Amino acid sequence: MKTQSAVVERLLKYRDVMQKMKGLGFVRVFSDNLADAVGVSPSLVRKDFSIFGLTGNKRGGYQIEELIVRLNVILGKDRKQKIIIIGCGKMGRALMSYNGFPRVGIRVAAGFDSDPAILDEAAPIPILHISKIKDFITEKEIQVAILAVPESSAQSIIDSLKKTCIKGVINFAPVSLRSSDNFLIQSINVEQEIENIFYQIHFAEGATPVAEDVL
Amino acid sequence: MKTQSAVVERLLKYRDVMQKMKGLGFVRVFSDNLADAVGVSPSLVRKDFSIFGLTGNKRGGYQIEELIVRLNVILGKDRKQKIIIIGCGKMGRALMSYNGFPRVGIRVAAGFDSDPAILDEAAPIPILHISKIKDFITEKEIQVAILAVPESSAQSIIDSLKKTCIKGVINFAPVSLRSSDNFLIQSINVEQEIENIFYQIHFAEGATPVAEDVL
DNA sequence: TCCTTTTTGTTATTTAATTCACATGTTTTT
DNA sequence: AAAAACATGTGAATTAAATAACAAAAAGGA
Ligand SMILES: NC(=O)c1ccc[n+]([C@@H]2O[C@H](COP(=O)([O-])OP(=O)(O)OC[C@H]3O[C@@H](n4cnc5c(N)ncnc54)[C@H](O)[C@@H]3O)[C@@H](O)[C@H]2O)c1
Ligand SMILES: NC(=O)c1ccc[n+]([C@@H]2O[C@H](COP(=O)([O-])OP(=O)(O)OC[C@H]3O[C@@H](n4cnc5c(N)ncnc54)[C@H](O)[C@@H]3O)[C@@H](O)[C@H]2O)c1
Repeated sequence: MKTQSAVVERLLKYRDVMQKMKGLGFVRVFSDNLADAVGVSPSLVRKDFSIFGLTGNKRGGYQIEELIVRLNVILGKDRKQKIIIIGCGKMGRALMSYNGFPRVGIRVAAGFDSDPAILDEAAPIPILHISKIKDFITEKEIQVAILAVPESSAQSIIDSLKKTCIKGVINFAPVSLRSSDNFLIQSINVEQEIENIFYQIHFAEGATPVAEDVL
Repeated sequence: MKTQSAVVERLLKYRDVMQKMKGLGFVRVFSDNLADAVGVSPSLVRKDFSIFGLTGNKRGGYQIEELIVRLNVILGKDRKQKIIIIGCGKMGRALMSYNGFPRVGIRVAAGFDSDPAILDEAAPIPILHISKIKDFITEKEIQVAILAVPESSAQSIIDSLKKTCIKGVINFAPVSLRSSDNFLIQSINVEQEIENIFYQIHFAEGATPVAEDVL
């Protein structure tokens, strides 16, 4: 039931690169070019394309224009991608005004918070009270939410979202929330990424992580 | 030269879970418990531990207290983890005041920006002009930075950081920056995560991604 | 026209990651 | 004290992912 995230992430990167190439006036691209730009091997690029039935021309590479269109269909960019943001604190507000979303066709329909002091129903992207979230989701048919509430509220909000038509959540709280077949949760844990980097650095400097290194 | 990120990320999660269990008064934990909490199989937990020489007791499971200590050594949490934040716009400022960092022993030493209007040298976590970054990094021996500048500045800042003692960067700009052996870059691309979720949802709803499905 | 070059698309191979399976040491029960 | 119940630790087996290899198609000369 689960389609490989890794392949899809690469498709998104290929498309991104091609979009930029198109902007520079390029018309065709080779698997080598995409491989270099994205940091993978050319054969992986071709295999990824092959999985999704994306084809090019023997020798002439791939037509950028055409490939972007076909990728967009595969990636669902021909539909409107509406999201809501739950928790409009520092992180939530940064996300609400993030210009990277409209740029790729993602529209923030509203923010939600429990603190009455920060509500703003009249703003272009309104901040509504959390009690209105269920009706809003149903009415606007929202399928994806970003969760930017404190750790302590995260699980209970997830539980209530499961009763709505929300099908996927990006979670910024540093808790591990389990996702299931029909309810996807993708957590972004900044502190964990940093700790990981520190580990890699320390290890690269000569620390011995594994016992068998000694043998 | 590259130690598997995936294993380390799981170690970080195991430690996190154990920290919480410890707070609840637990003394020992079984691979099954950690597996459930983190969402992996029990044998993977044991194998991960085995790789790093972490052992428990044949029946009694693992001593939480002791295992956290040993994990912290492996993960380098016995050293101070100082970082800087480059680009103090909406995202950068959210990160500067993020309480999740001190909670796990990460200290933000300073922020840097090119806009004179937002500098604040006197704050507890100062915001300094970008021109001072090289000296600061050298003097304070900073090894890790978070990059939260616009896409257009990201690559040139990376280039200049490579000439300092910075060894790892978390990048929030939606550009693919290539990391090398002695300079790690971990990109966090929120819009890409969202696009991926939309794809997964759409696919789960019955879209046919692969040509061979028809056969 | 035919030969050479180039680049795809796909099959085979290799490498990596995860799960299985079970012998082994520990505790609990009878 | 023996038997039963349990959970670890690790090699073997499996599954998944990435790379390598190459035949076949297209383009550009000679
Ligand atoms: N600030 C950062 O840079 C940063 C970085 C990474 C992760 N995070 C995570 O993102 C989340 C938010 O962080 P923040 O710094 O914006 O915190 P914040 O305290 O600034 O904002 C949290 C917001 O959530 C609201 N809230 C609390 N309970 C709620 C509920 N039940 N329903 C609706 N809204 C509710 C609060 O009113 C507040 O506005 C936290 O889980 C944090 O760990 C933050
Ligand atoms: N805002 C978000 O929620 C969000 C989410 C995901 C990713 N991002 C990414 O994070 C980055 C920052 O986003 P933002 O919303 O905070 O933008 P912003 O415009 O609010 O902040 C950017 C800051 O970088 C500073 N800056 C520009 N060039 C600089 C340079 N050469 N040296 C030092 N500082 C420089 C600017 O003065 C500004 O303060 C962008 O790449 C954006 O795509 C932002």
